[in-house]
Amino acid sequence: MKKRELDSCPICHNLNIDDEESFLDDLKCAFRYYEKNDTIVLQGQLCDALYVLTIGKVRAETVSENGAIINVETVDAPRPLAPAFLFSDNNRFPVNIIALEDVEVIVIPKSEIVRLMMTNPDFMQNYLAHNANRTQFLTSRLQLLSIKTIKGKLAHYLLEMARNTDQPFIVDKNQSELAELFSVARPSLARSLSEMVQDGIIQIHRREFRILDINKMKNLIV
Amino acid sequence: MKKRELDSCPICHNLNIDDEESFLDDLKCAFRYYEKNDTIVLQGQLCDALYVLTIGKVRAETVSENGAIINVETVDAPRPLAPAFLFSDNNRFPVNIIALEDVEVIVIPKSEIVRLMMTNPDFMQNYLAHNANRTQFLTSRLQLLSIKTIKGKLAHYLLEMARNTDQPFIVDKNQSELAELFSVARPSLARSLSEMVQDGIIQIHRREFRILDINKMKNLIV
DNA sequence: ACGTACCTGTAACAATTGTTACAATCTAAT
DNA sequence: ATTAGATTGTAACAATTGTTACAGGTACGT
Repeated sequence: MKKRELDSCPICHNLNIDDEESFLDDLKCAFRYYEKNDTIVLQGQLCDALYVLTIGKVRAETVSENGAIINVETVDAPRPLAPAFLFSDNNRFPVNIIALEDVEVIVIPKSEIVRLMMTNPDFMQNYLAHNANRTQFLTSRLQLLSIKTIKGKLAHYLLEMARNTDQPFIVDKNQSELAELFSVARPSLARSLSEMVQDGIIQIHRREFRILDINKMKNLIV
Repeated sequence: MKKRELDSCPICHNLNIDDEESFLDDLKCAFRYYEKNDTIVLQGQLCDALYVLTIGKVRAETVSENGAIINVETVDAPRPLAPAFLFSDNNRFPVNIIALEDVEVIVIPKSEIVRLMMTNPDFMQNYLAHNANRTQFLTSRLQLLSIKTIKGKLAHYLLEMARNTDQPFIVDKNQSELAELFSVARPSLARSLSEMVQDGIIQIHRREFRILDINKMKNLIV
């Protein structure tokens, strides 16, 4: 593994220099290469090694029991794939992972990961931090989805983006992306937005938003 | 810390006996006791130590910006409280934690946790496994909530409970609890259930369910 | 057996969201 | 500048879900 790749990986960056040589020397790992549309991991497959996506882009999809694709997520290198599942009691991949372009994956056996953690505190904390951040992401996503109305979701989302100021701010998603994030239909989202504008709660110009009435906004979150 | 408490804690059980003495001897930790309705942790509070709930029961609640309580979860001892957030970049508690009865909490500084992990592989793997299981739980919860229709959620849930058999099975939640899990209103859930019965997809007698048409069931999950 | 509290079934109506379709506007490449 | 493609606004109507209310069923303690 080259140093460049090492540094760019979220669980391998900022490691103590002294450790880095021994870190690299003995690491047992396999390099795998895939082409577009290759299947890298099959849903349900045993997960006994860490898959680190170092080059390229993949799609992670959940397939329901009748074959319909429920959930899709695109993952860009560099990132570990499903690092939490390596240590879970039910250690099987929850998704299919498919190459969207030419891809390099480094496969590191679980035993090696454990060894690295035991010998390198920085690596261990990186790993923990990465999983922790993932948990936080999932928690906030769950909180968003458990708000029942579209306006409630918008209020929650926009208040976070605005950070308690009444200054205008730019939202980095278009309506379609927002609708997907909220798991609602795009025209419904547009309707809710225009109703909030009519009610004098917000102002919108393209992707620039401004909160006019913070209290009404907060009351939308039930 | 007594051995009994140690064993019952999900991140401390099954530790190597040899290590156990040294594990206990040097552990710097504080015991804290709370009465009913005491606040143990305030949302937003810095999280630089692991809080292990060893005795009692607590409520974890998310409070929205207008003061309304959005999300509630009850946690029984023994369990660590928000163990993932100890290592996250934004290491603040995401919830208020309030004692529901007399409670004992052991507070272990982050540095101690790191030391334990570095010296005790079993402890480290327990910790990782616990966080991983939590991630899995959140992932499946998220998957459930992102299904848009009540019947779809029911199908997903019931198919998992039935485990691909056509044998009757008991659901361990009543309709109100199911409705809360799905984040829908109870009468709406009842209506969906009775429509599924009318359509010959399932049979219900109290909490005993039976799947009559697996294919129709699977097609409900979009 | 009786009453109480809880759970379930159901109905009428309101509110919200989805669907589909199309026009208007913006963006970026030629 | 022009055009193709993406994004946004909007409308009519369908479908789903929420709300409220009440009746009947069940479990449980007295």
